[in-house]
Amino acid sequence: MIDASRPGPSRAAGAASPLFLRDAEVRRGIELLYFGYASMIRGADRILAERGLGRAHHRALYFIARRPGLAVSDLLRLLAITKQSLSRVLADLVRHGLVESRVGEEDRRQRRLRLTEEGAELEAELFEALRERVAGAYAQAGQEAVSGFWAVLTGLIPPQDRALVLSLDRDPRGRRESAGG
Amino acid sequence: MIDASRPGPSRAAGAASPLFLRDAEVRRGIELLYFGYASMIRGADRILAERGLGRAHHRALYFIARRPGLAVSDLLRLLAITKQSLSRVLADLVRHGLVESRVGEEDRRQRRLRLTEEGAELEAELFEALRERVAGAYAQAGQEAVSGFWAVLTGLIPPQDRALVLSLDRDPRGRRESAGG
DNA sequence: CAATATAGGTCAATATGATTGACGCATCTC
DNA sequence: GAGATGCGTCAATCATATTGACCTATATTG
Repeated sequence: MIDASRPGPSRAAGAASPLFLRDAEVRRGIELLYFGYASMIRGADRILAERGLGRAHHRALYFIARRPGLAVSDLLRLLAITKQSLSRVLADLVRHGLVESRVGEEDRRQRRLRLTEEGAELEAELFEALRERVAGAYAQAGQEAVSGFWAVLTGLIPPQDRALVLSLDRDPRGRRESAGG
Repeated sequence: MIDASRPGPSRAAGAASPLFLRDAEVRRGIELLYFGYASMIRGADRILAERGLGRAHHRALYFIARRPGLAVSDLLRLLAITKQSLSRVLADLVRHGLVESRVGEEDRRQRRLRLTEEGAELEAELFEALRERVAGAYAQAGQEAVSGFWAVLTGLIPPQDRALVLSLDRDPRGRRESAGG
């Protein structure tokens, strides 16, 4: 009977692969990722519930805060959901006065999204809930561990998607919204 | 106006906190965790969709594979969902012939869960999809990075939940189901 | 200018995964 | 026997997502 510690298909049991590639280590990674992610966002969930919002709203708020002035299509790419799903979420956020959309100056088909002052306040509160946990874990684990943490996670993202994720880190003031224009 | 690179509330801008605790580093962690987790499970989602199953079914299968013979209440604790939600998922899995539940030998109120042969095959296929990605990321990042990855994620989990997660690693053959009995 | 492509919004119908709170039954423990 | 526990189930509801078609406004290209 197959059990959880079986060798994977197409791999011999005690083969040459390093210790940290064995099933037990892989399962450990899967589980820590699952529970770690869930733990990280638990606090934010509580804040959202008070306002009648959900995780979908949080994700949109987060990325709009991160890249002010981004277009709807950018957000669709980041969230990897359908237009219809996003559309409801954005409508909620606009109705709550947390997000506003302006016609793009260069391309008037686009709707550039940004947080209102109230939206920025909520996003800050949500971010603070995540920051507490993440900064705590960083401090506990140490800087070198953090580098390893980033390295493994980056490796999990397929190369063709990596640029999109890493691009969030560049140009953090969303200069594009006012640059050339 | 508040933007994404603002200093957090109650912290001075260029204060003494180490570089890796700044907002930029925290945001990087949040984003890598989000996209890394999503990337990891994407492959499994495809396999599940072929069978008309969803992520909820996968999570249940995973933990049943990991701790064969676990009770419904154990699974509830791990998944942190309500009895009603789990009950539908488990009913689906039993109906598909992937999971079977037997009355507990020691405590006949319990239902001990285990995978059928077909369930074990599906779980192995799903695990393989995750394993590929995780082992690839481990290999790319190196053993030391993997330790850091674990350390940070462990730190994200609140101490009172940590034991539960780490307990998955012990007694991996699910000995309890046949030991003493 | 005409044709086509793109950005975005919206329609209707549907699926999945989750919730709350109550209730019943079998079984275990005291 | 009383009470606690493990489990299953009821009904109603919510949040998040899907597909595919269709529309408008605007941009691009021949």
